[in-house]
Amino acid sequence: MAVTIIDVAREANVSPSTVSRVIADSPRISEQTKRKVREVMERLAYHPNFQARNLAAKSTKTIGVIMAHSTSLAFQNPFFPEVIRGICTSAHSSHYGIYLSTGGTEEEIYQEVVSMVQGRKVDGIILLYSRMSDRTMNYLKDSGFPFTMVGRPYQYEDEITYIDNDNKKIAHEVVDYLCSLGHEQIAFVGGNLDYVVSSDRLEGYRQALIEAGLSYSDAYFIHDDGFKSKGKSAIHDLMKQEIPPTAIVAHDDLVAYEIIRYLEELSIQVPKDVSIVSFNNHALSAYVKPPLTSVDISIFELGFEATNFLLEMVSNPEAEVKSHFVSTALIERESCRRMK
Amino acid sequence: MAVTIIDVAREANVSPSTVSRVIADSPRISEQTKRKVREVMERLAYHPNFQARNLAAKSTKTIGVIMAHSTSLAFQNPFFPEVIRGICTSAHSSHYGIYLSTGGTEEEIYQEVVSMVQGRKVDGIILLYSRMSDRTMNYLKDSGFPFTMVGRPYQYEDEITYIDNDNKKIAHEVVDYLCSLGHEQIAFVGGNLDYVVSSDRLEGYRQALIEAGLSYSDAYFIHDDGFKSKGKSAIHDLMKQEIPPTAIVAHDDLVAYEIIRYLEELSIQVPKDVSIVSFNNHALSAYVKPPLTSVDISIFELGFEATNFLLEMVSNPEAEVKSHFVSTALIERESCRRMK
DNA sequence: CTGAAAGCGCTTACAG
DNA sequence: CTGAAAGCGCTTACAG
Repeated sequence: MAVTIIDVAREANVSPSTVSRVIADSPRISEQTKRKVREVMERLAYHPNFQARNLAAKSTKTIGVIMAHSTSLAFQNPFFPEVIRGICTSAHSSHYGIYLSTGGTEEEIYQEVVSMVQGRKVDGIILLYSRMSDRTMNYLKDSGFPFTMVGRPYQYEDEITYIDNDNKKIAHEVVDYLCSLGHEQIAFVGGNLDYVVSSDRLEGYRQALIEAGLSYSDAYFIHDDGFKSKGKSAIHDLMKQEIPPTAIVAHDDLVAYEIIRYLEELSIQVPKDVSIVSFNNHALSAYVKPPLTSVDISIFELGFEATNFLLEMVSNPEAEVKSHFVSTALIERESCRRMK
Repeated sequence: MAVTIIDVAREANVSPSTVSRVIADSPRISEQTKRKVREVMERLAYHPNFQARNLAAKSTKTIGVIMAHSTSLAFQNPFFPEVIRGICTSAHSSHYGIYLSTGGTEEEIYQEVVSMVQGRKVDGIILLYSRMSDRTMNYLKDSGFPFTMVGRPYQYEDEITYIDNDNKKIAHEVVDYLCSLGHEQIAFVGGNLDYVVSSDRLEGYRQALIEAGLSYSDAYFIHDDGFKSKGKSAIHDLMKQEIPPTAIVAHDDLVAYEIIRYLEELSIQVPKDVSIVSFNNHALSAYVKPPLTSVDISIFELGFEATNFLLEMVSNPEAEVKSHFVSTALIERESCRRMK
């Protein structure tokens, strides 16, 4: 059996309570006793048992990280490693651990979250996505359990602490950028509208068009479903219209790459014939041909700040609800050209 | 306070022991009692407390997943989400959870692993990497704690259960492929040789050259360090030799993309002037220009099988050491050409 | 088939 | 500054 607090206590000639206090570095224990106990802990290679400590202290020092279900965005792309890195960095510096959801379906994830909070498996939860109407989020909100979202919640925006990019604004800026280059026919290839990030970007695109005196047209919008199932013909149809777009905004760099390939098959060149901008600025976007103009969304920050917020809530249940938009930057490369 | 087993027992007019047995679905409890107790659990929305259960049962039903430290390969690229997906799939179906390492440095990771095993935080551990000489691995091996590696261990190969691709073999095959296209000057841009995956691939490349009657030359090898710090000039030097290579094997698709860009700057075209093959077959490799010929390494399987192996070891400590090479496939696209 | 009791390894009022 | 004792919420021999 592993060495316990009792073994240490006996060996150090103190009580278990004292050993416990030394572990917690309580100020009520003399330096001398601490030294003695620590020496024994070292010698016996004592390590506190987490389960016992958590049970007694009613805290787990771990946070639950919930991924969107596997068929969705989060998994395919480089977003995930980078948020995780942000989360780990913050968690580690506060001596918290990370428990990852494993469920593949929405229902499995919901069940996992319920058992995490009811079973006190974690002290708080980070939702790595934000969807239109999400049972898991609603449960969390109603439970009063500390949680934080990476992504603006669709409802209850001022009751939930979250971190996000200002997606409406950056989509707006992207359109403005294209306008400033002289584009007037601007299409949008969107993501899954079930996710708030996608609908926000679409909304920003729409507003920008209107404010620029251009009008929004369904003919210039390809949604996620359509693109996934028949991307090639969708792009084909888009470009074969009477007045084809001269610029395309893509929801994500991965989508942009795919579009570029389809355009090539149609002998349409980027940026000569059509410009393209997208979001997320993947590591590869600089290497691809043409190097992609894309909005960097500070993924690391998103994870890092979401964790900081959560940890605040955990340590102070009275903490007020807050939210923060992480800064972004349009990285100009070579996929857009100026219309003369 | 949350509802406990005691509340359920009282409400159902049975003893706590009985409730506990119903939770475990013990065959020694009558169906009738089970029904009654379950009805009460449902009604009171009872959820077992993990910490208490784990402490009493001496098992955590969670596995620790240890990532390589952040500055290394694992994080940058799409490998990570995909192994995790494999791990989650296996773990979830066995009702295991996942605890992720958060440490950034080698030392932090080592400390985490020690406290995970000594503190009984997890039932088993998966190491997501394999390095030349790794304190963490040595500790795990000596501790007798169940663990599994994604990657062939450098030492103690027949004492450690692991999953990997047959990296020597696939590198060999890639060279054979290039030879079959008529190439005789084949260069290699490798990964960090501290990782076994990189040294295995280099070794396979070397052997294949020798077996093909070509000779290995340092002038055709660029290692990780050199490529990271001055990739551009390294590629420049490589191609400006008296007899430049007609083909390049790259350690990873991301590296291949970068090489292609440097070649372009030198006005060297792929595959017209030089062919390129790489490993890992990222999602993007089909979209890039030129579409990349790459070896698919079944990342999902790697994670999935590593977890299956681990779970076997956890449930049966007498299980014998095993290892398995997950199958791979050379995906031919358009980055290689036949020499006439 | 079911229950009373001990125990898992800690923490934390309470008392001194 | 330190200790004795109760308790965190379960599981599991042991007994019947």
